[in-house]
Amino acid sequence: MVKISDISKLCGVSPATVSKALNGASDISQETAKRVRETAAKLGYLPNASARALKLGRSYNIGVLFSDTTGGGISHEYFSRILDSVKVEAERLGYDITFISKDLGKRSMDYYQHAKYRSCDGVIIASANFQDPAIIRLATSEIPTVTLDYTFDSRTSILSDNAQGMESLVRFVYDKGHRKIAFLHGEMTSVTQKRLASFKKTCAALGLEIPAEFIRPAIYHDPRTSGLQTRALMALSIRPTCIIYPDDLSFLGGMSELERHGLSIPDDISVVGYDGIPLSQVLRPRLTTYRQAGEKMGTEAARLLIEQIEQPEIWLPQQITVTGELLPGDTVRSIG
Amino acid sequence: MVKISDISKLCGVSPATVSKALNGASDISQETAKRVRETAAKLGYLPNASARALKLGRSYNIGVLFSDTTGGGISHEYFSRILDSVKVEAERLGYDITFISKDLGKRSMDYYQHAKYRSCDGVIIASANFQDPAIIRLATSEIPTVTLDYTFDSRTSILSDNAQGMESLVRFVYDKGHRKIAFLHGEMTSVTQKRLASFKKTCAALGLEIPAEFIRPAIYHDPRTSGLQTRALMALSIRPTCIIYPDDLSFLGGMSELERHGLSIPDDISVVGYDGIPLSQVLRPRLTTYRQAGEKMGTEAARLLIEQIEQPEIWLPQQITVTGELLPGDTVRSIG
DNA sequence: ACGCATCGCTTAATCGATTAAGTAAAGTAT
DNA sequence: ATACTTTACTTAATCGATTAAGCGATGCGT
Repeated sequence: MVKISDISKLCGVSPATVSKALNGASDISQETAKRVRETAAKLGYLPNASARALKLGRSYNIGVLFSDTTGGGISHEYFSRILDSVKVEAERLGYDITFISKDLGKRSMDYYQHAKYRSCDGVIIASANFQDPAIIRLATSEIPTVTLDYTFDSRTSILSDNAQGMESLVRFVYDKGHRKIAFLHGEMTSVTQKRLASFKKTCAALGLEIPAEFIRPAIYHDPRTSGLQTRALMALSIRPTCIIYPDDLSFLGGMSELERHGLSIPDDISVVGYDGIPLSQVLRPRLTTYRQAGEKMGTEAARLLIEQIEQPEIWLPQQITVTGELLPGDTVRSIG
Repeated sequence: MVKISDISKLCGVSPATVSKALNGASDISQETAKRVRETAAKLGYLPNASARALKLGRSYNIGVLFSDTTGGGISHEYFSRILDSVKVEAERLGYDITFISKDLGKRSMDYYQHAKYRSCDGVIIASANFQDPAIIRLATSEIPTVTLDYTFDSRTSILSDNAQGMESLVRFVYDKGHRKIAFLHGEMTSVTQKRLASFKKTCAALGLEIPAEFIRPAIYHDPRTSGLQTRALMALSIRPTCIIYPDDLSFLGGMSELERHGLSIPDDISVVGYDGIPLSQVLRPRLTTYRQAGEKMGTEAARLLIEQIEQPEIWLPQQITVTGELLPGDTVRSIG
């Protein structure tokens, strides 16, 4: 690899001059700077990232954390969209991304240590158990962090607008005439709490009394559980006319269960998903769902993290709420 | 951060001794080594990856390349499964992974330069246009590489067994009595060529004459195009009794088109997918498809790449073919 | 013409870890 | 007792880039 000293020899100046010329320092003459730049380009010079990181204490590398425990958060469409947009935006701003995990080979370390080890300039925490002490340690450390869908004190976070999303779904369904609305919710994370609170609040605002047995726990992205809960709903003496699923994939579990009962969507029962994965719009009937703006969240996360890294003096913690959009689909029937 | 010199002071030895003790050099006494290790553990010492990389010329970091051009290869389930398993295996062996792309911020570079810049010890090329000169440069450079679903001369590659996959699907369909089998194929990559060749060969071996208009081009993961081609198939005077789609998602585009024609699956027409994404097994009827063993491919890719990095002297290029499994599903009807 | 600032460059230290070469002390052989 | 090994360290150079400090040479003001 070409290094600074190669350029310096060819140009007849010291390595220091080359470094300064390439970094646009002020005490280098126009001509020298030009000559150095041209020589560097001719030789195909690229700085050695490790040497820079060592000297500067800055790696131009940001960590991305997808918790191991959720088992491949990456493969969920929502998260892969986030990851992809984080990657694009980070690269646009000159940063690479590296995955942060617990344990690296024989070395056992926590997330904080891993980030330090790789001298990450910052970390985006995308999908994690925010109660995990290792996550808390990282998010309360001196390393700049941005969390997605969760807020730590005095930290920047990007939030999908779960309250608005749920409210718009409930209102959409209500406007179609539905009054008996069931809600299968995911595990009790902060996201779920927001959706559940918004569900209850919106129903109350609309004057709906939702029986307790219409609100049932399921598991995100688990069609089996939502299938079971769908069956439970169908066994009630008073059935809901519309079911809100925790997410689009869970709906699919429910769908097969509904078919088994000989119910067709939306004629016999209306359904609503959450996430707006591409698939949901390819299915017939198109699923009524709320599309979270994953790309925008990823882009914002990367942008704000890098802003914090590069201008710590003007940085202030922010909570950005990103609004998605309701995809009307065809799975909610107009009734009564 | 704790560094070697901190430990050396506490232990009353030189930094060199500490380094050697931690790396298990032979010229360190048992007691000193123990004392050093204990002090290191107590202080929570972690080596500085940049300093190590600079000195050793090894970064314990491998690049993963998902071509930008395909537009978020990451978000396809098959690739995210590969990525996830690469990550897991690489971490198990003590390596981090970083995404490799063209252009980083203002610096414009090709993949090879990017990998050099980050001093990646090796690169896994997962989803890319293998005709791209930048990809070819990387794959023919001195950097160890492993490619997925494509083979470069004298290089290691991991191949999904497309021939076997297609053959098993055709035979499965044939055994159910189908003789008029249509095949929508994806863009003409080497993968597609293998599937197409296998399709033709298997049909020939079974004595089937497939009319040219039964073999039609579509686009991977694009339900719209497969919908159009499905319509074209339905407009033929002699219709196929079974359609093999380029992938599971494309099938969904076909599905809605078939429904529009009032055809139900599998009673009126049989269909087959490819990939075996989880969704395909949640749908009712369950899709008959071929599940590519993405996890195994990713694991093998990481393992072989790291083997090549760590033991270049015993390394020989290999082409590993990973076989998936046919998921019988319920979308192929027994006929005749 | 003398002092002083400015410009443009070089020198040398530094980031943290590794390792070849060197060395002091103890052990072994003759 | 002398010469040679072996053991267990230390010294110092090195990886490549950055940057504070230094230093001649020129320009400027009075």
